[in-house]
Amino acid sequence: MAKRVEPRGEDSFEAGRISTAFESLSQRNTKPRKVIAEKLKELAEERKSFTGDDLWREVRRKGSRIGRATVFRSIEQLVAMEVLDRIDFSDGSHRFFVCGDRHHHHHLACIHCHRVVEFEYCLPGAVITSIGRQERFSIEDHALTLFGRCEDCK
Amino acid sequence: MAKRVEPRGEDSFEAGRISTAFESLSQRNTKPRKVIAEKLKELAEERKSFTGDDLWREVRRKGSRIGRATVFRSIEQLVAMEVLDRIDFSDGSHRFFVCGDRHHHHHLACIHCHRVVEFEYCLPGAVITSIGRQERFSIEDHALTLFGRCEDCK
DNA sequence: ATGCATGCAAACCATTTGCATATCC
DNA sequence: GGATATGCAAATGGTTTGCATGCAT
Repeated sequence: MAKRVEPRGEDSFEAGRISTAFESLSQRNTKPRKVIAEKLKELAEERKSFTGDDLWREVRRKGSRIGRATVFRSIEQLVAMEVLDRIDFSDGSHRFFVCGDRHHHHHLACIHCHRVVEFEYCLPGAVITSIGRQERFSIEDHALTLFGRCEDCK
Repeated sequence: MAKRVEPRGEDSFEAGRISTAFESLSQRNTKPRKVIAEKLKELAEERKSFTGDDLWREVRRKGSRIGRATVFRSIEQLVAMEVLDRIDFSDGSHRFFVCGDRHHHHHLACIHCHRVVEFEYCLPGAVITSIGRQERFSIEDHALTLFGRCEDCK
């Protein structure tokens, strides 16, 4: 399993964003948060998604005596801030990943290595309103995810 | 919360399908399965989605001494047979519902009462292959769900 | 010093599993 | 009668909570 890294830009596309997110969470810049932010930067560059437990384990391996709760609490906050996004797989499992794109987008996930990439395409607005009208729903949100195999996993 | 029923056809669109599904599961036509099938028919007509526990409770209320495991085992089997489908909400919860449409389709769910309806629209094949090619993924599946409020819950 | 953030362990919740027993054909 | 399905209760897995303590500001 080649762990080929595909950096998203010259200097890791999200370099500042994650720590900035943590900063804006509060005025406290703690050691656990630094460690988590660092690990997330790595994962972002690899485009790897992870479970809460994955992240905890990885961060633990880095030495820190960080608790599970801290990791889960961080994830929750970062998801709320839209720094992390969550993807649901059809087998019922779900994972998180660093979401680089500030504007509306959807995801394409590798069912084998769990790499996640973003794409711009979205349903035509006319389609959405039309479906809503037909079913007499007011549409407020939507989710679109493609599943497949990435280059390395084909 | 008006529980207005919108039957999907003259004689409950899925009348036969659920029991047929159970029949084809095996040669055993047991009492618990009959009770579950009956409850599912009701839920199908109301287009209501439910959690595993919901279904267990409902079926229990009907008198039977049915166990949780039996209900969950039935759900698992019916999902595998595509009689039930599963929908993931953005808050991380998920529910099941009787899926009436045999051919490819997607779902529109009410975020308030959890009613689920199906619609035919799907992404143009060209779009899917184009995204796949661009990201170098081979696309195998996709999920599209719209969220909103149904007529009664607006 | 003050209070937010943390670690730990226990609690939680939905679901799954093991197993002896009941039930269908 | 024999296999399959069931009920129960215990186990599980992933996540959350309570709380005393630690650490950043």
